[in-house]
Amino acid sequence: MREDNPNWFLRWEEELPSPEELIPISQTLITPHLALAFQIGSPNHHLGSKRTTATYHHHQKLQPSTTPTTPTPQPMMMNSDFGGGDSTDLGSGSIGGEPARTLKRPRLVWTPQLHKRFVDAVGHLGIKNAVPKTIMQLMSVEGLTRENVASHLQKYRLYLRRMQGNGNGISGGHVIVSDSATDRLFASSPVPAHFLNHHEYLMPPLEHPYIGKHMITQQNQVVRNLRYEDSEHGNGDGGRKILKLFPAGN
DNA sequence: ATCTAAATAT
DNA sequence: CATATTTAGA
Repeated sequence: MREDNPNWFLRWEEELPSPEELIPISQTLITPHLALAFQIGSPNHHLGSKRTTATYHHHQKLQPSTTPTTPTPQPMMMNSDFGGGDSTDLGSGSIGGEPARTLKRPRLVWTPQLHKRFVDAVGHLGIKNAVPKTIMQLMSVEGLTRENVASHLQKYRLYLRRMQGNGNGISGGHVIVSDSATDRLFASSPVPAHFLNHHEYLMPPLEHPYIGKHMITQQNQVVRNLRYEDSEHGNGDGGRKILKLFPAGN
């Protein structure tokens, strides 16, 4: 069953914790692999950026409740050996001694579930609150970083712009403009209303909207290799950017 | 500080 | 090549 149920967000409203309650992010019983979760120091602490790809502490506190019915989706990392009951050594980092300070965080995979949570968070925050940090906090997914969310938000906005720019026909029409795996992932969750209502928010204020890697013209022609090209306007502001289109065969 | 867009990396 | 991460500008 899909979540085209008009009440899908009402359910979420009940489940989600009040904003005051979801400040502390941490979780225990996350087993060694999920111990990669770090970077979850107290929000008020202003330490030097521990964002370096090193020094992973395994802070393990327990996040009280906040997951009544919906299990908090664990971020799926690649290259990690889940499922195996064996105590897989975390890479080569011996936990007892010095943390291998050259550990790199595994690549995050945005599963449909994780994306759904992302969209739900965005849906509940206003358009002005839907920023990476806030989204991340609302999602309250262990191990998820602000950078992860920012990156995903970037892609998501591009997706929305693309949809908006082409007046795609999800509603009845058969004007499919894109069919990538990402688009299907994004299409799997309904788009929050604020993004649909505030078209101008998503679009760049000046010049042509950024289309992406390809677009379909009004003549229904596929145009690829879209590029920005600097062009001086002679006077006034020197060097505005305009969008130039290069047809596929060129 | 942190959001966003662009540049790298996987 | 697509997708995620990292860097740079605002």
